[in-house]
Amino acid sequence: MWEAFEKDRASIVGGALQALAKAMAIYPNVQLDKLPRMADFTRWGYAIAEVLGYGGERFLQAYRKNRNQSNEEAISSHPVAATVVALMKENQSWSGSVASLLGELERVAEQEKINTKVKTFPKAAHILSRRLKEVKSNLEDVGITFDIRHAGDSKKVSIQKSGSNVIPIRPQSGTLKLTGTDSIEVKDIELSEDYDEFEGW
DNA sequence: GATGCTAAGGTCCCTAATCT
DNA sequence: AGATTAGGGACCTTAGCATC
Repeated sequence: MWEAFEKDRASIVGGALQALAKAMAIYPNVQLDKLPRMADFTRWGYAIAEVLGYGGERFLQAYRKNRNQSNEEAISSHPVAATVVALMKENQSWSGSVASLLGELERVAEQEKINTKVKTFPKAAHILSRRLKEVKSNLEDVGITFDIRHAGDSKKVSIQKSGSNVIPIRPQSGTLKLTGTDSIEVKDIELSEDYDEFEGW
């Protein structure tokens, strides 16, 4: 394999540099309406996809799809995020102290059969606020925003749901289907996607 | 089995806001 | 001004895991 690689190495590196040079030329003209996090990466990805002939729009679609998948997995595997999502299925907004939120999340977790015995489920309010900050951006991506601020003698959490794009809680096991390979058993996710050159970006 | 590393939780102390 | 309350940050401890 390395022999074949060494044989083609010059062409591979040359091609990559040519693509990069072309992408650098059009990069200043790449203007996107809405830039997600990693905005610079998105612009470069768009420019490179354009010069490689795939089309920037196709890159954007694939990148968006991949980000959504990653986000859903992150939320599903995080007990606090999953419970907040479950809580906001019932409510358009929620507010109260961090301690009362912890109690509410324990109630919802029990209702939704989410395991609160795992180590990552907070047992104290200040641990909960840490956990919330960890998943703030993931929750924002599914339309849930929150704000923690001083109000009276306690910290008040205000959670808002925008739109109706709150994702469902995923099952605890499933099957990952890969094109061209046998299906493999995985934990926590179920994916079945058409092949796409940008998959995994 | 011993050792080292890493991540998470618990404890202590500090801060901010409110009450008396 | 001091006491009280709730939450955050820093530090320490502990459990789980990998490596030898």
